[in-house]
Formats: sequence, C-alpha cells, structure tokens
Amino acid sequence: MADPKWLSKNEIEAWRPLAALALLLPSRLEEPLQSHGLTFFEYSVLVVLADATDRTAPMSELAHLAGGSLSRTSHSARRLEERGLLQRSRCPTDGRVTLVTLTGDGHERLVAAAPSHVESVRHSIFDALTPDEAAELGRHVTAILTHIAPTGPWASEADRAS
Amino acid sequence: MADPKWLSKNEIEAWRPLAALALLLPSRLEEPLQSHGLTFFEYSVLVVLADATDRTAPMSELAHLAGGSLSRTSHSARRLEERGLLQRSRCPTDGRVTLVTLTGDGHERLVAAAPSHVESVRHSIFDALTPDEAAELGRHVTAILTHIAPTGPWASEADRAS
DNA sequence: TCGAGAAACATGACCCGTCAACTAATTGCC
DNA sequence: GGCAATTAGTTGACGGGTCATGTTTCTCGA
Repeated sequence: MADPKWLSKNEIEAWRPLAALALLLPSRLEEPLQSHGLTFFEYSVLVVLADATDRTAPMSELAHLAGGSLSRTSHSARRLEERGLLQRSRCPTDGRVTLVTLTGDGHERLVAAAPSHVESVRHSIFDALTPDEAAELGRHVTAILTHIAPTGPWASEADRAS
Repeated sequence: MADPKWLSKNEIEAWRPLAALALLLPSRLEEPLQSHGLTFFEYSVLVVLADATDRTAPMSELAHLAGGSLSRTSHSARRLEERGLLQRSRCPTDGRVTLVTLTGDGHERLVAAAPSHVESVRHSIFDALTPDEAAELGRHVTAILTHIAPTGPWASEADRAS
C-alpha cells in the first residue's frame, strides 16, 4: 500500500472509473454527431474555426486548439475540404503555412449538428451531477490537463507568456 | 443562459477540459504500453483475464469487463492469440461461447508492462491532485458512468440483481 | 420434436489516426 | 548573400475499430 510502484486502494477507486470513462466517452461523443456526418474531432475543428476571426486559422493553430496532431488535422482538413465544409489556402505572408477557412456550408453543418451534441453532453455529464459537483469535476480535470500538457489551449496567460 | 438548449457558462467551464481530456487521455494511456507491444485495450483484456478464475472468461464477459464491443474484443483476442498471449477454446457446455484463457506468456507480458503503466497513471492523474480531490473525481466520474451506462461492470450489486 | 427465433461469435470492408518519410518555405548565422 | 537548421504541412503505409453480415449453436413453444 505504501509501495509507490503500485496504486493505493483509494487511487484505484479513482482510476478505474476514469479508465472506463476514457474508453466509453469517445463513442458517446461520436454518436449524436454521426447522423450529421461528423466526427467529434471534425466537429471540434469546425467549432474552432467558427470562433476564429474571419473564420480562419493556420493549420498548426487549428490542430493545437482542436486538440489533434498536425497530421490528424491535416488529414481531417483535406477530407472536410473535399466535402466543401472548409477551404485551404496558402498564407501570403508565410508560404509554409496553410490557412484553413470555414465555408458557409461548414457553418451551416455546424449549426445543424450543435444542438444534438449539446443535448448529449448535458445528458451524459450534467444530468448525473449537481452544479457544484460539475464545477469540482471541471477544476480537477483542468488540474490534470495543466499537469500533463501545460502547453495546451487551457494554459493560463501567464504560462503562455513564457 | 437559462435556455436548456445551450450549456450554461458553468457547464461550459466544466465541459471544455473534460472534452480535452477525452481527446488527450487515450494517447497518454497508449504511450507507456507501446514499448511493450500492447494497446491500452489489449492491456485491459489481459488484466481482466488475470483477475478471472482460471484466468479464463467467455468472450462476451471479457468484452463487458474490458469495456469494449464484442466485435472489438473478438478482433483483439484473435490478434493476441496469434501472438501467443492468450488462447481461445470452445466451451464444452455451450457450443456458442468462446472461452478465452490467459497464457503464461500473456501473464508475463502483463507483469512486465504493468509498472510503467501504473507509473504513467500516477504521474498523469494523481500527481496533479490531492488524495481528497482524487476521491472526489472518482465519485463524480462514477456518477457519470452509472448514469450513461448503468449495465457496466461498475454497477452496484443491487442494479445487477434486477 | 421440430422449427423459428435468439444468442454468441467471426469475418470483411471501410474509415480514421499514427508514424515515418518527404517537400517546401523561412530563419539565422558566418 | 548563401547555406544549414528549423518550421509547417503533406503524403502513404500500416494497424485498429465499427458496422453489417454470416455462421453456428441453443432455446422455447406449439
């Protein structure tokens, strides 16, 4: 129990459900978007673009904000472009970067898919918790994120300033 | 804000990190096992078998306890059998079920891989939280699991008795 | 008892993500 | 200015998961 090589009983009781959730949550997130022809990651990409100024972002920033690798985002962006939901273009000031822009169709698709996604999130997460519990959960998860990936978009301004 | 079709500000603050974690955690779980030639799901399968009586379980029960679909588990079991880490056999009393048994090699592989996995979990999760926070997190996540998948292995005895 | 339906797996096609190259553009440095 | 190192993206091969379908075995009722 005191052996740091193993998890304590309390840690196991916290870890098991978290592992189960990590295995289950992805499918729960894909499910409501599936009927709209979107992956959760594709949905995340569209959300990031919709929030960006001019609905445009460089590929790298898009990857960073959407939480995917550059390769994954590039593949995804190519497929979304083939379906007309976004558009890629060369950055005029830096020939290396690809600018990704949300199209009108892309925005429509996002607006169409959002309600069922929100409904699913609400039903999956918040129906099971009180507001206080949800806030606690958010704080703890943020602490984990900050710890394992300090450079993520959830980083505080102070961290990013470095 | 009061519109139930959208998430409240507080809910968004809880949801965003959770979504980010759902996107990030899988890769963090795969990483330490990769050098041992195991997927996180394969690892979970081996863990379930190691805990089972006679290190054997029917395919369906294995899928249920490991948190995967039957198809996923079947594919995974076939590949693990090809690598000699487990063995499939026909159940003598019911010809439909496939019994899956952990081999000696499989157990060795599991024992070899476990420490780095545990270390990773500890570093990813528990180094960022106090014991009390970890316990809270566990309770909240369990509440979510119970709510979205009441038939899972985390269900209480009372639920399963129905 | 026998035949329809259900249960338990297996399988193959397809899609997605990763990893490892590779290309192209830019920056830095001497 | 020119060349090496860095940055940004792309691409293709490969492996794993899902979905739909097929197969075998069992159950249950008439």
